[in-house]
Amino acid sequence: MQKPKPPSKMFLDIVGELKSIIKEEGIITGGKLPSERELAERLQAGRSTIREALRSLELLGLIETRRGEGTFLADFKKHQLVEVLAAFIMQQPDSISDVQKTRRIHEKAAIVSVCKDSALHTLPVWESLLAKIELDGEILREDVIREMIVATGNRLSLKIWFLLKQYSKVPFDKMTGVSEKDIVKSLLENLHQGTEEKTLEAYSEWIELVEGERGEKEE
Amino acid sequence: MQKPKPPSKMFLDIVGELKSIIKEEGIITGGKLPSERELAERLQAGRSTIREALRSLELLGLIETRRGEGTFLADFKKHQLVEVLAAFIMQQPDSISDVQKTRRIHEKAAIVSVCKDSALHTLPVWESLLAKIELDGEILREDVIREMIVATGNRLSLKIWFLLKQYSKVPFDKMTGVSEKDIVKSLLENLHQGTEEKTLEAYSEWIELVEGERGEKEE
DNA sequence: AGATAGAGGTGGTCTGACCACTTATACTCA
DNA sequence: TGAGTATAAGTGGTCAGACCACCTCTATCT
Repeated sequence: MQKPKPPSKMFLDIVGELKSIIKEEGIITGGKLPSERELAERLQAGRSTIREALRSLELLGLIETRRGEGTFLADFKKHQLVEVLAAFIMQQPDSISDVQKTRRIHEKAAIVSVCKDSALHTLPVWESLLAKIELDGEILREDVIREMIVATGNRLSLKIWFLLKQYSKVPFDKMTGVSEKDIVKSLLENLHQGTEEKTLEAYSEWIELVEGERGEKEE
Repeated sequence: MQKPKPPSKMFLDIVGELKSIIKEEGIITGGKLPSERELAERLQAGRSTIREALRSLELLGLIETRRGEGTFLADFKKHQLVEVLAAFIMQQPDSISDVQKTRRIHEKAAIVSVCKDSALHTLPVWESLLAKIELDGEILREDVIREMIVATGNRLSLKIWFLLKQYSKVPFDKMTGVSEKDIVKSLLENLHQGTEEKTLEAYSEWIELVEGERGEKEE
């Protein structure tokens, strides 16, 4: 019962193989991958198939290709996929809400984590943010959240959050009215004090405000 | 100063073109896209180039291809990109502890979510699990957690958790002693009652037990 | 009418061939 | 000798054609 070609998705196998090669050869960020022709021979596949796998990874922003030079393991900063996804996906309400919920899971967890650790909630960064709001208000919504997750030291959570943030085209730009500033100020003050309950309260208020803000013009 | 081929990323243009075609032709979820050969002719490109763009979109879970039938616009429920991203993100072993922490973030969030919704914590599945433990005890640790996340209905969180579970080589096998069974029983009972505090308490106990179990032989 | 064999369309893959570009090498000439 | 320049090799980018395996529909045969 030998099946020469059981499923169809061979290029997915290639993606897996590539992962192995990267791991085995210890290719680091910015390092060079074997050439397409070499990969084709090594993996017993045509160059087209190799390329299909590579293009996928490129769109994900995982690799970077430079003509005449080669293929390189990229840093997760370009995230080209976000644009494409945003363009394609924004019609699926189910998924969108999942993305938002999941994002908030990470945000709330960060708040709790910071509040529970006195070494974290006494960080000077909160006062610094507070001061900026008081002065010119030139501060982005995502800055506040990001700093909280950064403070937890969980880089994986930060990465996931970063991805989710970009998916959910939430208005992560500058803060709008006075009421929002007050809420964020309350959030930061309570965070600084480590009063978990009130911080989460302020966070919930904030979420409702931002969500309501965009809910009026859409749908 | 005419540049016949200014950039290199032609397949990215194809991705954009595809978006336009989908929009203009009003192709809905599950609908059929033009064949590769037709697209090649229409977009003045080789079939290989078309395929590279299509494979990218397939990896993102945006389209679905079926041999002998055609290419179809998929719904955004697969989240295939998560697997690939995770596989590569994990490549950089930030630290196992990050993975564990993040996994627990999702688990705790699920507990809270279930407890806060009476329609969720009154689900019969909790009693069912409880009964199984009482009888033969042939129940996996991950079953309990998984059911909780499933109950929340957040499929993205479930997917992420599943990935994290695989990476954090935690003993997710059968439960060990009597004490563990008691803890899980307490967890399920409180979950069923919707008593958030006590459920989280039981969860923390559980975590400590399991962590301590493996902490003796490692590090 | 039903079952069957065929043709056509589709994605999956491979091969070979160019092109454009980068890099490294070897060569030439002052 | 040294600097500059031609050349070659290697790389990704693209295309064309050819098979294969699979699905569907149709026309034919019983």
